[in-house]
Amino acid sequence: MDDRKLAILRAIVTDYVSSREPVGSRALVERHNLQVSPATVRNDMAVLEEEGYITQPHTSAGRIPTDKGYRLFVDRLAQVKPLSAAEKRAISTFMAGALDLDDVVRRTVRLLAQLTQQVAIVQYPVVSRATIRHVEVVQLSDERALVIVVSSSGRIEQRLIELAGVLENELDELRARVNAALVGLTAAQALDRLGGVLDELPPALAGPADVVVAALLEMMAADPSARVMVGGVPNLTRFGDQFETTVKPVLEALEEQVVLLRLLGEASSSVDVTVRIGHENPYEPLQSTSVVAAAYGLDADVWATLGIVGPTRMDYPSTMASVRAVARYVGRFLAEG
Amino acid sequence: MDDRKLAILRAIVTDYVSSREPVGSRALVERHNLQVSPATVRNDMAVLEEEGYITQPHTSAGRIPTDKGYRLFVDRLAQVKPLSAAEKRAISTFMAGALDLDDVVRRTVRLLAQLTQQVAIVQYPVVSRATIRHVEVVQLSDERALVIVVSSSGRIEQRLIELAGVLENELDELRARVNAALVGLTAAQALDRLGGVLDELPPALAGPADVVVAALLEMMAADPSARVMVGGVPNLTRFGDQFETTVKPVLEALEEQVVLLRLLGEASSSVDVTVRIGHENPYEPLQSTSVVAAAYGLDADVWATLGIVGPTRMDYPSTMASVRAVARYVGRFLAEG
DNA sequence: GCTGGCACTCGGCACCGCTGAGTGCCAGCC
DNA sequence: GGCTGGCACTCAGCGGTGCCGAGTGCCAGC
Repeated sequence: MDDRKLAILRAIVTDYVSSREPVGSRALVERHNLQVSPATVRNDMAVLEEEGYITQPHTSAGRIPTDKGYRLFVDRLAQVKPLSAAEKRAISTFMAGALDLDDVVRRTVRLLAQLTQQVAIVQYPVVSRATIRHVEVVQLSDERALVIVVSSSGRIEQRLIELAGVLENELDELRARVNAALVGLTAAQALDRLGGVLDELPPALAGPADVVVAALLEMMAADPSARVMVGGVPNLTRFGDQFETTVKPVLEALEEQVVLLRLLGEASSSVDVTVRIGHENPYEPLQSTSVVAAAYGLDADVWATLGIVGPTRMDYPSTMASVRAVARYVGRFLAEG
Repeated sequence: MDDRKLAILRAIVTDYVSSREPVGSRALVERHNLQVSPATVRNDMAVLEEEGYITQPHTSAGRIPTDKGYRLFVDRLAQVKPLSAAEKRAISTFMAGALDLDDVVRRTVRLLAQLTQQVAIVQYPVVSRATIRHVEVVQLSDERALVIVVSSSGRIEQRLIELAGVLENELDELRARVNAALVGLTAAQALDRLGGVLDELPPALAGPADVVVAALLEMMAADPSARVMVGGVPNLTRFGDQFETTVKPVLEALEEQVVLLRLLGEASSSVDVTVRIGHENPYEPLQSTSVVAAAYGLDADVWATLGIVGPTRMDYPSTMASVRAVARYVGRFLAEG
């Protein structure tokens, strides 16, 4: 692939992203000093089109990038755009004063949506090495109780259970024993250990313990990061006109936690920013969108993933820079507190 | 106001809601057997227009209801539509198997959105008579701890605090004292009591206790119902075309918890369903929408509010029926468990 | 007070032709 | 061989025109 053709492709992508209109050969040579005539550019464009990087919406219109074109742009042509001072400031002031884990996630979503002007998705963080700090069983009414697990990362899991006719002191003992057995373990270790706890209990406690342990097993087995928060939905306006065809499927996808988790999940393996463009996306209704995601955490210890969803026609360099910056900052923020 | 004119207004509203198109005099006499000629209907329509109940988008078009017209319809003309058997079944199966309070709210939002085909908003329930069941302080790292309050309604409040250099047994004592002082009290009572707790503590605990009590004060004072969950956003497609002008402001409003709380809050005084139509709405960007809301709870004990937002052109009778039914059901469900 | 008849209005639609942006191709030049 | 200017061609978009039909207001008559 010719240097000049690459330069032309880059110019087409940047122009189209900023103008939202197909770009023609003349506009191209005028706005970027390509040092060749429009005719030459046309020849190159014909080749680029043949190879599938750009396409014409209709004859007598300029060219727009295809998904393949954006892919090449992202992989080889995009120049890293450093964040502006204002953006850096925004990041640090935005997160200051977070009240709890929920609040951190909420602020992160807002921040990301504001920086990128896209729809932001943030997965709740989970520290796989986090250990259980405390297990609490609270009787709410004659029939119901609440099992609560607090982990060293500050995460709280709760589960409502049916628990009838248990004496106060029995509950105290059960609580003490469960705590003694589980505190300091990771979720995975606790999962192994829980069976043993049941065997060691005095028979009087067997009934209630069964229920409590069953709830704990469920809680330990459930992936605690299997939740996401979404924000910046009004930014979907950037998709332009076709509401019914383009925006509706996106809105529907955004309500499906499972879909969003899969979307982010695929990015979480890589430490750096991952970009999925249009059809590269495994989820069909989102194939007219691009997803930019990044894992966050401290060094090799990945906690979760965050990212944005937007039109394929987006400013990849700055979006990628923002996502990367927010991911890094949140990782550090959560580590330091 | 004439009986026939009322019948005509009712016919206009129902036809317009189902067809989305201005309705003319001829269509009116054909579809509803009004026993008069189109000319007569036209005369009545002219009067209705003069009085502000209906309007013409342009000359030579049919009439559409104004906000005032919808208001009259809702107040005097709407016949209560009983829920279908399928809808009733949906309500009870939807809620079965809820795991915790969050899950109840999540399911309620889904249910409401599905039944009404509108955007659903549900405020987290709060039982003012709920009492504190347990207070927990968990040290997460050398510098940070988590204060957790569990209430008898199953609600959990958490707060991250800075807490350095506290010994394990000091924390145990602090925890015990706080629990002894607060368990069994309502949030309001706890607020009064907290000052006293501080005074009774041994001086060694004063430092950490200050921080913990400050967090508790904040948590007790904060309105725990000041959170809402939103769902069914894809139903905004029902607004029809004008995306930029109509849908965007709604999307923006939906991200503002404060706005939503105010929106629901105004309905919470009344026990029955409240309807705000178009300009009746205090929040300007939502003045092209209608809000149908209802408080939920057990009898006189109101816990919170839920409702839907949709275009003024909505099927009020069935929407109101659905909102009322869901509110009643959720109230009972939460009471019984 | 209701009704049929009639003139009037006007949005929507199809049709038309023009314009201009943009292309592909080709012959000629460096 | 690659670049360039020139030229014919295509076609979306736009404004203008004319027609159709839905719907209205008004009026005279029952």
